[in-house]
Amino acid sequence: MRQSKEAAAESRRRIVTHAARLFRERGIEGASVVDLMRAAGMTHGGFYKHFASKDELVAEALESAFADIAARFDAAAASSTPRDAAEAYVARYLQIGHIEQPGIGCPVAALGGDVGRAGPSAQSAFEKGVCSLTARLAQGFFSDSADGEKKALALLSTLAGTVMTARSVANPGRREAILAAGNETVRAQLARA
Amino acid sequence: MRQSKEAAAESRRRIVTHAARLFRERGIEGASVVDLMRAAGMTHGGFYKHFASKDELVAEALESAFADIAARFDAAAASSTPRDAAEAYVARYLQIGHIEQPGIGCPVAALGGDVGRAGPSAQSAFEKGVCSLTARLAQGFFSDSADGEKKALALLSTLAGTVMTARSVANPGRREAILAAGNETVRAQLARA
DNA sequence: TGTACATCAGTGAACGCGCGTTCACTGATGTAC
DNA sequence: TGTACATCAGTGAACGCGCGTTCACTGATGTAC
Repeated sequence: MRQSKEAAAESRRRIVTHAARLFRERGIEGASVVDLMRAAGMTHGGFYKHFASKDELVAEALESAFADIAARFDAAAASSTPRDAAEAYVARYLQIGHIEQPGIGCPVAALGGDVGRAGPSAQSAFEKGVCSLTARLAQGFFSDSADGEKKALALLSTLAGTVMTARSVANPGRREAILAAGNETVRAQLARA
Repeated sequence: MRQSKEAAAESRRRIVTHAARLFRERGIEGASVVDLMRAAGMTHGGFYKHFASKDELVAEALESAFADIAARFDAAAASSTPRDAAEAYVARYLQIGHIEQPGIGCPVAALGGDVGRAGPSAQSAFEKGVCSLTARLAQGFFSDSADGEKKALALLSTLAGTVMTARSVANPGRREAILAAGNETVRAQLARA
């Protein structure tokens, strides 16, 4: 049965949102079209009414994941300062909750490895997202530095590496040790600003 | 046709070695049993004469990848000093060649994300490998520090995060920027030692 | 040392299954008169 | 404003394909006498 334009657009948005979460939870190849459509409350046949291929959705879901982060970042910056927003972002990044909930966490930590082996459309969307994130970190922490973007890239690499490594081990104590160790590195990176 | 014990053992070793490379190049799910056996110069049917399942090979291939690194590390330490071996390891880690050749590079950077979603046998093997690597980094850089293991965990997280992030973007200039930025973080981490 | 036989590494066809994608169909929505 | 018809979002069966795994078979290796 045909849906109204509004309902169809809402369906599309729902697919992208759930894909952004499931890809981060299960990996790009670990979340199938059937899974994604079921999560969005539909059957798989309708998928190609909205997207030309799974690849197209992957790119859009990555954009959506980074856009969510940027929006929350900007909202926090607007209600306090860019610096406070960046501080809060980093503080949340290195908490155990982020390790345990990849679906609503950083796409770099969750999917950086996958995207390194993915197609050009996914890599392109990902690269834009990395830039949008580092731009905000640079503005928050290194706005008076000539190479603020570079420092922000280093900060993001440290953050993502810490969370990815913590997730790769099962032992809770070692996870905490990796998070604590990463936190010290990050503090030093910020102190140099 | 039956193979001699030595030939069979050699076949097994060949499968593990090629798996250790292909998993790092294509991801754990991206390298199929057919691919792995073909790379080892055999047909897929013989796989289960050597391994109970693909999972079993995954764990063994991860062990092998980390064992290779440990062996090269120890050889370098023996012919110079643990410190020089660790310095050389880090210097190689952050070169563009490492980005371009994941198959012979660090398993943490290549497969950390995959292992975070993998089964317990893979995670267990991976965790042992991470410990063997951080133990060597700690001995090389932080042998006089009480929390040398922690500092080494932070160092490994930074290294792996830098290489993973660099691989996730396609633009060569940005790759170099990420590597250069990561190098500065690492230098600061080592200077604090 | 030579012979007869059991073992088993490796082959290649076959298995069920889930994947991404296609397609005929349904029926409410949107449009033209 | 009411009616007839085209559109198209969503359904569910079906497609070919590659996956991990199984199995009957082959024939050289290893073993027992």
